[in-house]
Amino acid sequence: MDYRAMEKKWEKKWEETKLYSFDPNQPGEKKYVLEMFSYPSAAKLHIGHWYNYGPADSFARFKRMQGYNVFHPMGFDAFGLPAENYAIKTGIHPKDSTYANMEIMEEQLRNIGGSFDWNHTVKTCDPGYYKWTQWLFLQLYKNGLAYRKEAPVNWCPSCNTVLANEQVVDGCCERCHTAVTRRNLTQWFFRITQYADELLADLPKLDWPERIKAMQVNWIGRSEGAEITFSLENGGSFPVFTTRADTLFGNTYCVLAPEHPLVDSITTPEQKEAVDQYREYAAGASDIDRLSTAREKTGVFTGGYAINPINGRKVPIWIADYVLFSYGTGAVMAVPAHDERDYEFALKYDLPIERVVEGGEGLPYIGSGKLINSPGFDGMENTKGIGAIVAALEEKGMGKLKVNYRMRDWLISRQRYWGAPIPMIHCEHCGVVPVPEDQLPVELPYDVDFTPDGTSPLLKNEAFMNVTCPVCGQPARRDADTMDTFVCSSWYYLRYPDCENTEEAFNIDIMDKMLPVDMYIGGAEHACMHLLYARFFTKALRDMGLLHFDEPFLRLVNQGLILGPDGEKMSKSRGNVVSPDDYIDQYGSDVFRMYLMFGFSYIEGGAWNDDGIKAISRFLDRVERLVGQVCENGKPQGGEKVASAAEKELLYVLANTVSRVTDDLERLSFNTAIARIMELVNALYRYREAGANNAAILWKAMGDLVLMLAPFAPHFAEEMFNRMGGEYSVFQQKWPECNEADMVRDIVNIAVQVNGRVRARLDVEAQADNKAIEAAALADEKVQAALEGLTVQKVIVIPKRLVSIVAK
RNA sequence: GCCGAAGUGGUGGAAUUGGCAGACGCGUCGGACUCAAAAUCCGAUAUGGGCGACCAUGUGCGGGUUCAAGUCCCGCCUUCGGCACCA
Repeated sequence: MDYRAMEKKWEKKWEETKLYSFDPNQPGEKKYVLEMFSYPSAAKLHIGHWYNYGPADSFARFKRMQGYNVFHPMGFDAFGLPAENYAIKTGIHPKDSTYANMEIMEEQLRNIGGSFDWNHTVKTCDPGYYKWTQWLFLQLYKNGLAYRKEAPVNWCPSCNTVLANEQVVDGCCERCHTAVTRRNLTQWFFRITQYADELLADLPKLDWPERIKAMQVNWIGRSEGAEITFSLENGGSFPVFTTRADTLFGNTYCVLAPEHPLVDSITTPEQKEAVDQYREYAAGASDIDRLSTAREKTGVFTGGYAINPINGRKVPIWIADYVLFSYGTGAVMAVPAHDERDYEFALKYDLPIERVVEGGEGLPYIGSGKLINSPGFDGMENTKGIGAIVAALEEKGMGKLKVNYRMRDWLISRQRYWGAPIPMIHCEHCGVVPVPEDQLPVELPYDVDFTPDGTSPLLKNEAFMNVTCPVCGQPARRDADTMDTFVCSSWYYLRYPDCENTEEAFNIDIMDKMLPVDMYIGGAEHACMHLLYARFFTKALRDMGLLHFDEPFLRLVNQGLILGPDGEKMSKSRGNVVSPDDYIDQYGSDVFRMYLMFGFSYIEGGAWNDDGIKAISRFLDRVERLVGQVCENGKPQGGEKVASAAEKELLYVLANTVSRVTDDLERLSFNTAIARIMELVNALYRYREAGANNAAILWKAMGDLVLMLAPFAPHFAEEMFNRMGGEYSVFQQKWPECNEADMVRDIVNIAVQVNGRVRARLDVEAQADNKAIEAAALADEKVQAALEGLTVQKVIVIPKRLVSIVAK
């Protein structure tokens, strides 16, 4: 068969008949099956796309055939750096290349055989979409969840933009791997930390991979401790955060982050030069240096002193870059006896070390024990000491229990061109003013010089920048930055069902009907970015009354990664990239998809190897031959009866196959589902080989076979269904049901073990009760031989499987 | 260092709640068809021993629980992924 021609034929027919267009009023429970949308950085789909979208599409088709009203949309995450970098290199405008890529990709996605409804799609770079991204920004702003502040931020000198914390990997830009530096800039942030607790608390509710949940827990980094106020000698005070308030008596010095605003005022004239030098040094260090645990701790004394609130002791204040300004309060109380970092620092700079917890062999000791050298608290278990000491401080207003998070607010400004403009206006008189909603979208101008120079490209477009202030009417300037593309992707799943809406981002009634997403499939690399941001958006929008649910994605599955043949991640530089195209030309897209689903465990992935691809091709050929045979033999006349053992056996295999394939698809175990179908085909061959030819049974089995094949090889199944005289389309057929009665064999083979070792096999009637089975087992010759000289202690019968005899 | 996942034949990978380990493929070997090859069809294939029905050993390593452990418990080893000076 000419697979390519056959596939094209059905793709055309599906298109013409709008087979996949979604109608919310169709019967059947709604099922929102979603794959992470694709980024159109290149026109061609790579194996990773196929591996994500092919199997996910099979799942959607399966659910559709089961009678669900499946909503299965696809779109494009179209803004972003690669298109812009490509433009800088080639001179082709990001808009032109992106739209051209999307067109080709859409065609290729049809080619996969994807059952996507292209009437429900989004392109995040369409003004009709980003108008609402901007609108959502304004809603966050109005609700105090978007704010601007100056802060030291991650700067990628190669991409010429700031990055969110989540986009910095090992101190490098996650995109280009350039070492990230820090800059003090005024930027927009989303207050995701306000939802830290809920983002953490709701995780157990989700049917997500444990791995991803663990990563989010880790990332959110909830830490229970206390905030304790240290006053300064000459007035003023500063809070520190600590998880070890119990060790407060062992505090011998304090450390501020070099960026801490208090540093200037507490530094004495004698120390000023050293402090200034150190701050310069700290600012110059890249994150890579600064974050390294192996790095030796450094710092300088400021000359200032703080008062320990529990005992009034005067302790020196140092600055050191092992204290991070962005975590906690940017200041710590150092207890060198009970903290490794403080200990190392104290040794180096010869600061006093005082033990206040008993236990351990040497110092530092971080374990638990009784408090000592802590007047008023001595002898108390240190775990209780935390509460007691904080309570004592609380009376004086010098301390309280506090929860801190590792997660920071989400920095969303980007000094790049190809993104959604931030809908804000800067007015000399009125300050920062939101663009009125009726003036949205703030359109991204086409004609912009986006050669990177460290400033926002939009800054150079005067026509864009100059506006009148919506409050006072005087000349003002637009915000020149664009939003992180993760903002665009934080809400696209809400837009799909209502993507034509020009009045609102999404209609709440439609949301009530269609959301949340029932099944979300995509790569694990988004664990702490997209998946966290989308959850934050959902919760924030819910609190604004725009949604009625708490979580966007009820079930999440991460497909594995297909590696190069060498077992390494595919990359151009390694030269181990495998392109799907040649395989598809040779075998067709069904075979390719099905091989991906058969040759790997979906969750695991693995190194590419095409040994098995011929097997799938051969398998479909076998099915085609069978279809030819049964068609030739003619349809059943009626009146055929199940008589022979071969017929019963075939029905048994069929019933089991239906049952297993259904279960396997439910849990996305595609490889075993396909193996099951292969077994059915083997059974059909055996049946034919034996000369049997009961048309009723053959047509029943073949009919179910084609239906079960439909999710995996949609074009092929449509063709076979058609050849067998089925009325278009196979996807409007009902998923086969398992005939329970056929699943029982008349005779069951049971293993008999004596003391854990199989000694005999027994053919037993399926209906036989335990006692009969037990008696038969004990009467067996081989069992009796094995029991010679032993006394039977216990007999355990597991019906239809095993008899276990214990004897001494 | 902390958190998470995994380790099964020559090979990709199977094994619902502990219940006949290695399904289904690939590869290899043998057979049928053929003048021959390809394609197709049938059969064998964990390891060691035996002509054989069979026996013994086997799921990273060492212990344990159980009639029964790839699966559960304790202690390790290795690989991969994530976090990492977070006070």
